[in-house]
Amino acid sequence: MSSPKTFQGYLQDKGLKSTHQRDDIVSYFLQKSKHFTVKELYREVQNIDPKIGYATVHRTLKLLVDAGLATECRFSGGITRFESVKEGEHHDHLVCLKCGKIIEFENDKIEQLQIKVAKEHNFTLADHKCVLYGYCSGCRE
Amino acid sequence: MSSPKTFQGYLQDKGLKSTHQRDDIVSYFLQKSKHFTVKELYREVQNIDPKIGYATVHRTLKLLVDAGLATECRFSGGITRFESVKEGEHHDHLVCLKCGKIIEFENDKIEQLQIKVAKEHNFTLADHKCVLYGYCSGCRE
DNA sequence: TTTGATATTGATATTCATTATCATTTGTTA
DNA sequence: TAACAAATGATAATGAATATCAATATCAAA
Repeated sequence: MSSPKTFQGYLQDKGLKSTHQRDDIVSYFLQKSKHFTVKELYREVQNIDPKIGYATVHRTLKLLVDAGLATECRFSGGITRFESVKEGEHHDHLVCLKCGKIIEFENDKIEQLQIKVAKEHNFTLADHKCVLYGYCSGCRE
Repeated sequence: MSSPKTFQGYLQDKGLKSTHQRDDIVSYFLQKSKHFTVKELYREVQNIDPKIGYATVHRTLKLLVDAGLATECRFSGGITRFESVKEGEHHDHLVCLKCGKIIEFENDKIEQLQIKVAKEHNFTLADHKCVLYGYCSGCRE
């Protein structure tokens, strides 16, 4: 819930331990800027250390979310994807319904309007997700 | 995928059959304007006809989506909710993270900006979902 | 260092929503 | 009404997310 800058800082704040599994998973995840499913990250991390278990990958991703270093995205099909978050940054997504391509976009005007809408309904805004579904130039019929 | 005005019309267009189960489920669903999970609708429809099965409720909701008379919403927790759609109308949602209250809102400016964003990225927009998470006036700490 | 309390790991089991299967029943058309 | 195709409902299968638990690793304090 807090937002320290590093995963190590988060572990310390929470009294959690630093392990080589966590280090491997986190550094690989943060280095690649991809929208990982647990399974995808698990498979790729296997190349670094084949002994790392699926559950550990899943748990570590949850820790990253709690640390404010990742967010969960559910675009369609009920599969959760995790993406890394840069300090103070927010973006939304365009998703191609055919090829699955994911494009990130930022739009301050939309953000401002969302804040306004929340205010009008007497809501304290905590988070917001905006997903546009469509067809990319390559997949258009 | 097409958008006829009635469920009966949809069934005819698709060569599907009209059954009393479908009638019961659809008329109950459309009459209540709620964000139903399959389980919730199943339980409530049991009061009308206890013989209706879970699978039929699920299948009928999927038909309603295909008919353009309902949409699926996934707010959090991986549970799919279905809500009825009025002709030519679109709205987005404000969700309270504490009590789960769901408020619908419409904002043309946001819609217009979304269309613009899609165009800028050379996307043909098919659908869009915007969810604001926060705390309603009653749940604010 | 070594110890000991405590957290973590990894294999596996469990949960739960969604979807598929299939024998039986029902609706529709000729 | 008969014949065929589709729908139903019970149940099984699927698959992602989470829980369990014995074995192991981490880290602060002695």
